[in-house]
Amino acid sequence: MEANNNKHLPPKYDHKSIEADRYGFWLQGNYFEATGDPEKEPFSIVIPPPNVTGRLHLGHAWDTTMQDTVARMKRMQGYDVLWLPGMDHAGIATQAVVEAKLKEEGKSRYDLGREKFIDTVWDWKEEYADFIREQWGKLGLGLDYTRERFTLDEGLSNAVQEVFIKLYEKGFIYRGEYIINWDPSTKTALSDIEVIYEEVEGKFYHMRYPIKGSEETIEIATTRPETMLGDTAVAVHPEDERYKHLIGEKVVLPIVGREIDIVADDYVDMEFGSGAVKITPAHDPNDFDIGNRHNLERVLVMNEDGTMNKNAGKYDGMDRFECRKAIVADLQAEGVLFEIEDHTHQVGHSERSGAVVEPYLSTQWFVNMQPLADRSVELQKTDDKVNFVPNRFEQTYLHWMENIRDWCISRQLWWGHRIPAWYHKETGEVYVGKEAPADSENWEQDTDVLDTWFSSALWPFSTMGWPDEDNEDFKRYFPTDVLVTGYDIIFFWVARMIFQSLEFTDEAPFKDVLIHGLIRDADGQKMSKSLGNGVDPMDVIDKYGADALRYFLLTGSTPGQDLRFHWERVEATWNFNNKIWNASRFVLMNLEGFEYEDIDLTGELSLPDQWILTRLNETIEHVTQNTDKYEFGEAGRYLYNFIWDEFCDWYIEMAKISLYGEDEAQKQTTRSVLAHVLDQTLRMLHPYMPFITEEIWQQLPHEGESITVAAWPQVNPTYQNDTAVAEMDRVMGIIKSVRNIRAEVDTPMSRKVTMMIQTQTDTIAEELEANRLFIERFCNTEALTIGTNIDVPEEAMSAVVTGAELFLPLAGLIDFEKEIARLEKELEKWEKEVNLVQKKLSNEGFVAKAPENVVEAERQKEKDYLEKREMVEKRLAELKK
RNA sequence: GGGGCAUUAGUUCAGCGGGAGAGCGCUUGGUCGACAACCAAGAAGUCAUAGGUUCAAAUCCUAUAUGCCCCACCA
Repeated sequence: MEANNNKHLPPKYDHKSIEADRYGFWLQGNYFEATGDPEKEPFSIVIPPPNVTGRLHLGHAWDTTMQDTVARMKRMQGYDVLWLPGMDHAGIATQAVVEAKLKEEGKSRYDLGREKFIDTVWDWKEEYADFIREQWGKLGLGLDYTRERFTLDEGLSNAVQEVFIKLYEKGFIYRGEYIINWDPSTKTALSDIEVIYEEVEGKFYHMRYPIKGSEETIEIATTRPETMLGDTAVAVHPEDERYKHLIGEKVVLPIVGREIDIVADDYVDMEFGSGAVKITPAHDPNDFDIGNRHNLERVLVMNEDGTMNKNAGKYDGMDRFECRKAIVADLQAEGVLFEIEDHTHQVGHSERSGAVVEPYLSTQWFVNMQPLADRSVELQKTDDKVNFVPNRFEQTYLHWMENIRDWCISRQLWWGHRIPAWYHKETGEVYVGKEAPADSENWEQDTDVLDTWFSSALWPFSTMGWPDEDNEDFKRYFPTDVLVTGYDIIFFWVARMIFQSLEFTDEAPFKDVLIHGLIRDADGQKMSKSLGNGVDPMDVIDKYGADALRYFLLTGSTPGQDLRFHWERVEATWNFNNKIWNASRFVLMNLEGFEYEDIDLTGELSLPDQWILTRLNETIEHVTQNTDKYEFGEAGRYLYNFIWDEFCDWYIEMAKISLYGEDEAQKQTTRSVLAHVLDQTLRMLHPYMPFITEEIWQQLPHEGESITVAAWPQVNPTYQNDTAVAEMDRVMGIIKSVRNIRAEVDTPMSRKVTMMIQTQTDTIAEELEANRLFIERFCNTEALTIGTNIDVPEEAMSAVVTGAELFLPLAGLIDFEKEIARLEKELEKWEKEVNLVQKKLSNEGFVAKAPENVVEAERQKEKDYLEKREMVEKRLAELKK
C-alpha cells in the first residue's frame, strides 16, 4: 500500500484508539447540555437511575443505549434535548452491600451507629458513582451532567418530604399495625412486590386439635407448624355440616395449652383439606383479617430476626426453622401430628436478600392506593394517556392498577429518606412535618426510612426542581417525552411514577414508555451473579468497542422481547464497523484536496449516481421513521444493507470507473456523490454508533464542529429517480447473471469474448448502451454488442433478465449437455412462475377484489415471466438442434 | 386459577395480509489500486399442528402442543 494513500485513516479499524478520547471531546464541546434555546422545541428523557452500589450490567447498557439513540437523533433534528442523568440510593441493596463489607471486617452497622454508618455508605456511593460515570462515558452516552441528580440530594429529599406530608394531610398515608412481609435477614418490612414467590418442595403437616370437654378432635393442616404457637382460633365454614355443632366450642391448643375458640367464617373453603383452618392472626394476612372479624387476640411468636420469642414458651430463642423441626417432633410424640405429606407450595422470598419472608404483624406506614390508582386508570381512557410501546404492556400495567393493594413504605433501614414523622415521648401523639414541633426535646423522629421506590417515583419531576413549580427546567422539560425501561420494573417504578406525577403535577410524567426485555446468555438463561453467566459490558467494549456493543444491543431484538447475548453477533458488528472504516478510507483517498464547498451534485449524474442518491432518499425515510417508532432493529438493519450491499458492493465499485478515468468533471461529480452519501449515511448511523461516525466525519470534508450537532438528513426530492432504480436493477441483473455463468466456466480465455445482449425494445437497447461501460467492466468482457436483433452464436451460454437476453460466446468451452440441463432447469422455474401468476389472474375474485395496483403488478409479472419463458424456450430449441 | 410471550434455514433472529429474509455456520471459486475480519457464486425452510376468515394467510381468528414469563391469600 502506498504511504500517501493512508494519510487520513489508519489501514485497520481500531476501536480502542477511536473511542479513547472522543467522549472528552464531546463533553468539552458541551454538545450534551440542554440549552433552553427558546427557538428550539424541548425534548426530554430522564435516565432510570442505576443503583449506586453496582457496576452497570448489560441491561443498563441496553436501556441507556436506546435512550441515547433517541436523544442523539432528536438533537440532530434540532430539538433542545435534555437527557438527565442520575443515580438511586437504592436503600436495601446499598445498605446490604455495605453491611456485608463491614461484616468482612468483623463489624456490624450497630457498632458504627447510625450516623457513622451513613457516612460510610456515602463514601461508597461516591466511589461507585465515579465508576458509573466512567461506564456511561465508555458507552458514549450523551448525558447532561450539569443536571445530574441523586435521590438523596437535598432537592430530591425535599420533594420526598413534601410528597409524604401532602399525602399524609390528604389522608392518603396512614400508619397502622398490619401483617406485612418481613425479611428477617435484613430486619425490615417489604412491600408486596418486593417478595418473589418460588415453588418449594415443602411438607403439609396434618394435626388433630382436641375439643375441650369432649373426646372429639378437629383436623387441621399447615405448612408452617411453628406458627401454631400463635394460634388464637380454629375457623370452619358456617355452612359446613361436619362442624356446625362445634362452632362456639373451644379447642385446647396442644403444647401451649391455651383454650381457643372455634369460629365460623366464609373465608374457609370447605372443599380444601379438612375444611378447618388454624388461625394465627399475627403471622398470616388472611388470619389477620379473620382475627379482626372475630376480635381475636394476636400472639406474635417471633422476633425480628426470625428467632422465636418468649410467647413460644420453651422454644424461645430458637431459629424459626429449628423450631419447626422441634415442634414437629413434639407434636408427633403427643400424637397430635399424625401425617406429614409432601407438598409443593409457593414460598415468598425477599427480592434483595433471598431470605424466606415471614408474614409478620408490625406497625408500618402505608399509602392508601385506591384513590391514586383510580386516577391512573382513568388517565388511560383519555387522550393524555401514557403510550406503552409495545402496547401490550398497558394491559399488564392496568391489571395491576385495577387490583392495587396498599403500599407499605416504611423500611427498618438507615440508608434512605428518614420518615418525616415525630412521636411525642409521653403522649405518643404523631406529628408529620419537615421539622420537629417547637418543643422538639419532647419529640422523637421515626427511626425508619422510606422505600427506595418512594423517591424514585418522583424522579421525573423531583429532578427538575419540583416542588418549585416556577423552576425553569420543570416548566420547560416536564413532562418528559419518553421513558425507557425493562418490563421487570413496570410495577416498581413506571406505575408509581405515573400516580405520583398525576397527584402532584396533574400530568403524566412521560408521553411514551418504551419497554424492553431482559438480557439472557447464549443459552437463554437469565444473567445473574449466582449463575456466574453475566457478561460485563466493559469487557465487550474492550474487545469490540462501544459502537459494536451498541449496534448489537439495538438491532438484536424487537421491542419488548428478551435479548440473547452472543459474542459472535458482536463480532459480526465489529466486521460491519471495519467495513464502514474501509469504505470511508476509500472515499477519503479519493478526496484529496476536496473541500466541503466542492460538493456539487448539479453536474451530469451517472446511472449509479442517480441510483445511490435515490436509495439514499429511501434509506433516510426508512431510518427516520423506524427510529421514531423505536424500531431500532429495523432501522439498523436497513442501514447495514444500504451501506454494505449497495454503497460498498455496487456504488463504490462503479465509482472507480469514473475515479480512475480521465473525465475531470465526471470525477468531480463522483467525488461529490461519494462525499455526500457517506456524510449523510454517517449522520444516520451516528445515534447507533457515535464513535466511529464522529471519527470519520471529522476526517471527511464537513461543516460544523461535531456530528453530534450536525443536521439530520432530509429526503431530497430532486434526487428521487425511480427510473434510475429500474435501470440499475437491469444492469445489476445482467452482471449477476454473467457472474453466475462464469462461476461454471471461468478461464482466462472465457474473458476474451464479445458479449451480446439482445433487448426486447429499442428503448432498452439505448438504455443499456448508455451504461455499456459498467456492463463491460463488471462482466469482465472485452467487447459488447447490444441490439434488438443480433446474430446469436450457437456456442454460447445465455441468461435472461427483464427485457433482455444475454449471450456469452464461449466456443470450445461449453459442455452442451450441461448447458441444456441448466436451461431446462431455468425453463422449469419460469414455467412455474408463469403458472402461479396466471392462476392468480384467472381467479375472478382476485381481479375483482384485490387492489388495482396489486392486480397491475401481477399483470406486469405475467408479461415478464412469459417473455423470459419464451426466450429460454427458444434458446433451448436452438441448442437441441 | 387468570394473563402474556415464543414456536420461520444447521443456529441466532427479522418479517406480521399480496412473490420466504439477514447475520453466523456450510459448499465452490477468488492475491488484479478500501477491506481475505474481504470479494463473487451457491446449497439450505410443508414459516409448531389442526380448523376457520379472506380473492389472497408465515402474517388475522379459534383450538391444540411444547417452552418461557408475569399476576393471584387456598390453610
